[in-house]
Order: sequence, then structure tokens, then C-alpha cells
Amino acid sequence: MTRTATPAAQRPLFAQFADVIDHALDALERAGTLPPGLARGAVTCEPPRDAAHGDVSTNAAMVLARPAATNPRALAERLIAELTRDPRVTGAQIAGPGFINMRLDAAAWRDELRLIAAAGDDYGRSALGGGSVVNVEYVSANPTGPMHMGHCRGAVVGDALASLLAFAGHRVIREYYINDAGGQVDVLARSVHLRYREALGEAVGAVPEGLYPGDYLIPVGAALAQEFGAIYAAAPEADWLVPFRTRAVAAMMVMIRDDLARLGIHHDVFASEADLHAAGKPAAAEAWLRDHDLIYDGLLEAPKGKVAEDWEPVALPLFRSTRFGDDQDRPIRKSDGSWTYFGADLAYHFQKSANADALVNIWGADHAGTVKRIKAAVAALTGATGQSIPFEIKLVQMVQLLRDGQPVKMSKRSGTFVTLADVVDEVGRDVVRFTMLSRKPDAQMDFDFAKVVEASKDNPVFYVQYAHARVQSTLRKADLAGLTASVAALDRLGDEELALIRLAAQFPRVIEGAAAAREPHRVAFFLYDLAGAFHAYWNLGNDRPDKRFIVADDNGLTGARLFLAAQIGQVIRNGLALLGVTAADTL
RNA sequence: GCGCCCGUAGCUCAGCAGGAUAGAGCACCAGAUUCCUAAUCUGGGGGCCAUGGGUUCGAAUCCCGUCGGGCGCACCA
Repeated sequence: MTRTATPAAQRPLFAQFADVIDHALDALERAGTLPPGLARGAVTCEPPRDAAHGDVSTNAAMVLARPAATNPRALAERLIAELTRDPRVTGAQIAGPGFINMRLDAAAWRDELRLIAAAGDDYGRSALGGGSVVNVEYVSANPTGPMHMGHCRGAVVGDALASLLAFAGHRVIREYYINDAGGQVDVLARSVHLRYREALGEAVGAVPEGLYPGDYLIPVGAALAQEFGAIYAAAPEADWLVPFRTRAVAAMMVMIRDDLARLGIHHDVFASEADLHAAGKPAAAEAWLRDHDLIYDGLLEAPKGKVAEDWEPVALPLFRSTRFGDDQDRPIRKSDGSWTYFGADLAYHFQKSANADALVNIWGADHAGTVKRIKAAVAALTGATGQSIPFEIKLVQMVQLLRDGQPVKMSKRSGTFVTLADVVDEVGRDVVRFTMLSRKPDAQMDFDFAKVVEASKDNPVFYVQYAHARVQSTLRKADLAGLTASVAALDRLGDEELALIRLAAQFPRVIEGAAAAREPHRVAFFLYDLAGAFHAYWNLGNDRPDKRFIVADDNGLTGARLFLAAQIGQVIRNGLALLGVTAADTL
């Protein structure tokens, strides 16, 4: 979703002032105060830590003083002379070690409020990504059963990240890699064959060790009995393995897509590992890597430091991942000649890189051990051809489920896992999604069933949604009284109202920062802060009716306050949309 | 043994590509409030940012060591 840059006058305030600072530096260059061509990447344009210091702050003088062979304060004075030419700047001071703090005319904030209204759902949208294509691969759960809570965090974080990147100006491909070619899907096929025989009336007894025991395979077996009759009941595995596997995987993917839909997640591309093999992609990658001496036939070493009594070295084709920082070289094929997971994954990433400018993978922390090898493979395959593309793997840490303060135990083998569908049904999509985004992904987190559904201000999901609902209920109430939002008397908004605008105006910066860092949780924390500020303002009205949004006998002020409320609601709505959380009108 | 992640207030966590006096919620303390602006409100105390070094004008943030917790470590996926 590319979007051309809006005219400068319509850009968010802090983006405009980044330009103001940039132009001021240009002027100093022309005047000879600054040497030409200094790197300005570290120059900031942000609100001061303490609002009492002003509205916009920059560290430009501190960052550029040294390369300009001057001192920060001297440079700051020259810079201030330029900056104060902007009519919106009503004052500027040097503070601390060389910060420049500018104070803006209140009209600048009223303009920002108008901008929010004009941009609407697009307020905060950025051209930062420049239309470059980012492939975000997430979920990619094995197609052997329903989604369980172990998949949940990565699914939500990946989905929110994809939305965030799209909002920040990237074209985004949401991709799911189906591991439909390994040993696990053969196990699935055998498990389904058992259910098939069961559906034909055979007494199969308990599901044997090593097969998937879940009831969700019963209908799959029944469908196969319907389709094939009894022809495969006593047939050798070689006869039915492939057709059973194909149908079982398809059935699992229907189930998984349904689970994902409950969370509001829809991928653009489902890439099949089996298709990859059928197209000869791993072999092609191997040939290329062998030509470049990155694969050799060697002996697989014992894992480092671990005691392996019965270790026997095996001759295997190994990828030289140690050249890229891995601990040891990794096999791409097994001793029977079939591909390892890594061998196929390597080819898969090469395939993805052909259709994107950057790759992002969302993985569970339990896969941390394989990060180095796959990054090595991508570096080898794309770097050596001069097509090196950025490739990031974001690890999401474990989630501990708690019920009544006690950890909920999960065992995949016995089938006693907590399914995603059950949790979404129990606590709701919004709660699941917001909670998963309410912590930075690289920290572990608890998911306490009791706490996440609590409808109080202690619950961030509720707190943010409640702020939006308050906005909407106020607008409804005003509407019934024949009152409407209006910009006619915006200049009657006072300091408390302007403070709210100042915070809301951070949204575009939060978006760009979060997108650049690939950290959607920042949006959630911002919304919590904005909701908090809104509630605090609302509470002023408890004791002071003159601070309410609807002020009796003052339609001008009421119109301005309603306009403010509507825009705060707009920003909350835009943020929640990125997180995939409903902006409810009532609670 | 090795690799990755984490360690910030009593608890749960933020801290935005190194910046100003380290923030929020809960809990605690002190007030207000029974109000439909309705799932309370206002204010306050509380920190050696695990620890020892290093880098520089400046470090919770970057680098190295130590301690503590989590995850992982064969041709599984």
C-alpha cells in the first residue's frame, strides 16, 4: 500500500519540525557555520522529557558540535537564530548540555488537531517504508493439529507487526510456511489411517504411542472412509501414505485457518514445503552452494560441550554456516539422502527473498538455536550474489498460562494442550490480542485467565477501550442535544486540552519508531498512556463542570471540546486498528 | 559445557537507535467521594537500574567478566 508523501504543510507536527531543524542546519552550512555534508542521522526532533521545558526539543547542537569543531552552546545559539525564524516558534532556549527547547504557539497544536480530523483513519500513516516489500512470516505452525496457546503470541505479534509495517509505508506480504513434507506429517497420515479404519467399523482401541491421539482427527478419518471406502483398510502404507497425508494436511490447514480467523489473522501466502521439494528448490540451492564451496561432504561433529557417549560421526553434506558465525556446520540432508528441515528451510528463504526487499520471521524462543544457521544461509544465498537483503528474526518468548494463580500444564503428546480457539472463546479476541502485545516480545510473560478479563481500570485492554467508548458516548450524548464538534472556537482550548493534543501528536512518531524497531508493543503502551491522559482529563469534570466536554450554555466551547474528544478517539481507533483490537463504541 | 533472551520501586512492567531530575499500574500511606462524568478521585512515600570493570562530554541503554532466572543445543520440526 504505497502512499505518496503528503504536502509538507499537512504532515504531522514533529515531522514538520524535523524539516525545520534540517533547513536551519542547511542555512548554517550556507553561512559557513557548519562544514558541508555532516551526517545528521543522530539529530533528533522530539518532545522534551519535561513538558515545562517546551514543546519541541533537538539535540542537534550536541551531536554536530564535535564534527563542526565547535562547542554545543555556541552552535546552539546560531541554530536558535535560524529556528526562531519559524513564526510558530515563540521562544527557544539552550538547556542542559546543549539541548535546544522550542516553545510553540498554541495555534500549532490546534493545527495538529485539525490535521488529525482531516487525515482521519490515515493519521499516523507514514511514507517511511518507501513502498519497499517486507515479507513477514509468522505462525507457520505444523499442520498436525489445531493451534494451541504456544502459537498465540507469535501469531499476534506477527500480525500486528505486519499491520504496523503496512501503515508505515511498506508493502507487506503476510506469509505462513506449511511444514507438510517432514516426518511429522507422515505420523499425521498414519494417525488418520487409524481413524479411517475406525470409521470403517474396526475396533482400533487406544491410539498407540507415537501417533497423534486428538479427537480432531476422527472426522478426517470419516471423510476418508467416505471417499475411499475400504480399499486402503488393509493396504500397505506405501499405497495410502501420500493421499492420506495430502488430505489430512489440507484438513488441518482448514482448521488452523479457522483458528487464525478467530484471532482476526489472515495470511496472503501459504507456502508449502512439499511444493518446494516438488519444484526442486532445495536441490537447486544445494547445487549453487556447492559451486561456491559453501557445501561440502563432511563429518557431522558431536554437539559442542554436550556429552554424547554413543556419538558416531556421520558423513553428510554440510553447509559452512561456521563461516557466518554458527557454532558448527549444519547438514542439509539426512544419511538416507532426504532433506533435513534446514535443507528445505534454506531453499524456502531463498525463494522468499526473491520476492521481497526485506524478510522478517517471527519465531518462538524455543527455535533460538537455529537462528544462526538460517541467517547464515540467507547471507550466503543472497549476499554472495550481490542481492543481500535485510533479514531479521524476532523471537517471542514463552507465555505461561495461569488459572487461579496455578500454571496450566500442557502436554502435546497426551493431547492435553490448551487450544487457541478455547482461549479466544473464553476471554475474547480483543483481550487475547492486546494482552499478547502488552509486553515487549523478548520478555517472558504470564497470561492469567482471571486478570485478563477483569473489567476495571487495572486492565489495560479495558482501560483503552473504555477511553474510546467514553469519547463515543459523549459524542452520542451531544448529538442528542443537538450539539456538534466544531473548529470555530478551537482557540478557547486551554492548557489541559492542549496537553492532550501534545500527547496525541506523538502518535506518528510512535508509529515510525515502532515500525523501525519492529516492535508493535510500543503502540499498545502509547495507547495506554493516551487513554490515561484522557481519563485524567475526564475526571477533572467530576468536580468542575466547566471542564466537561459538554458545557452548559456554551456551545462554542462545547463544540471545541467535542472536536478534541473526537480526535482523541480517532487516534485511539487508529492505534487499536493496528493491534487488531476492536474500538468499541460502548462497553 | 556452549548459544540466545531476561534481571529497573515490595509486585507486574515501560524506558522511544547513548541525553536533561529513571516513569506507570498494583500494593502501601493520607485525604475526598455514595456522586450517574457511571466498572471511584486527588495527593504522598518508595530506586546503588543484579553486580564488577570499560568506552565518552554524557550509560538503565553500547562492550567484557561475574551472579541469578528462562529457552535451546544430533540426521526432530
